[in-house]
Amino acid sequence: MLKISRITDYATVVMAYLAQNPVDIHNAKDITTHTHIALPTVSKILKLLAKAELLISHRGANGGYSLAIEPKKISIASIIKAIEGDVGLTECAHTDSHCQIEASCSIRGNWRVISQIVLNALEDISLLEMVSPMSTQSVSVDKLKQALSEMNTEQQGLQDE
Amino acid sequence: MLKISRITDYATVVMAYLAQNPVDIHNAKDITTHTHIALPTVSKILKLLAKAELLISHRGANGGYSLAIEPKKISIASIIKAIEGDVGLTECAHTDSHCQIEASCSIRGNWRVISQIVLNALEDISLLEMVSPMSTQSVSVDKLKQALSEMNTEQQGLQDE
DNA sequence: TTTAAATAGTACTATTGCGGTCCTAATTAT
DNA sequence: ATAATTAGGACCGCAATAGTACTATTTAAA
Repeated sequence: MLKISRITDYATVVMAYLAQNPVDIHNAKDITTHTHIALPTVSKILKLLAKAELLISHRGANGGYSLAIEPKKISIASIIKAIEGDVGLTECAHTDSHCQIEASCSIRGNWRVISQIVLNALEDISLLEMVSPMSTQSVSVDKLKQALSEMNTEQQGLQDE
Repeated sequence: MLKISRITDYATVVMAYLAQNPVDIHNAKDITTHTHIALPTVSKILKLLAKAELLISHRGANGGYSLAIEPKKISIASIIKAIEGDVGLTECAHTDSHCQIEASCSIRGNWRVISQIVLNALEDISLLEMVSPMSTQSVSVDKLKQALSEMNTEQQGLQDE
């Protein structure tokens, strides 16, 4: 477990397909044919992606969807967020919801930090890298290192709350 | 979303509590009192953690559970694994199960890499760090960098499959 | 030796979430 | 006008999960 939802998984497949022709407009039927994901499901996913402004929708006849920005600038994290909303490993990591054990729970803040770390890893992977066979070198260690140190600074403030 | 399960979340709370007195034996009732997690749930969690050899169980009167190894050597990843089994972000990332779109899915391998990255981040955080107020410096960038480069080597082989 | 206090193991239920489908508008090219 | 699309919901059924309960086993202590 620790899974992303199936729909999110499919969303990355759809995005990957669109990224192959970043300029073209594809309608839902076309995408179904090429990805082998059921039409209603594809349709649902496309709506969510459009709402999150990762795709531009073209209504009416000859309509369809096209990428809103270049594949290089679309992170895996942004796709996950588009489908699943805000990401946090635990309930309290991303909302102010109060779980029952809250009072005695000493590790809230830490889960937030961990969620951030995971999220940063995901922010750091672009759709472009996802389409091309990913030799792990493309996940630049330097980029990750930088992202992490940036996060440290941010979190410093967070701890002070 | 992208959540660990509630039980897993609780498991970290339980482990964190035990880590406060790494030598002592605590029974389920005691842990319930201090964590405010329902007794049957605590009991269930403890059994799973013991099965995964993160805890040692002491049966009979005056029995209970104690940490099997020192908090420093227990990773968050190991706790998650104890409760949820093998971790992978997508279905195909950790099993050989065949999803319907497999044939046209070009991104299988990449999800595996990403899962690895997330897992590494989680392996790198110890229970000890979880108990102490976590300033993100404690998540050593160097350690992460090293873990990542080790992973690169492993994955190199994986890609060749 | 008996009793009480624990864990081990397993089975069960209820509920929530999610995947997936479908229907009715609104929009737009031809 | 018409046909092809997306927009936006509503809806259902299954599966996974949380949480509970029950019985057997083990062990300390009276």
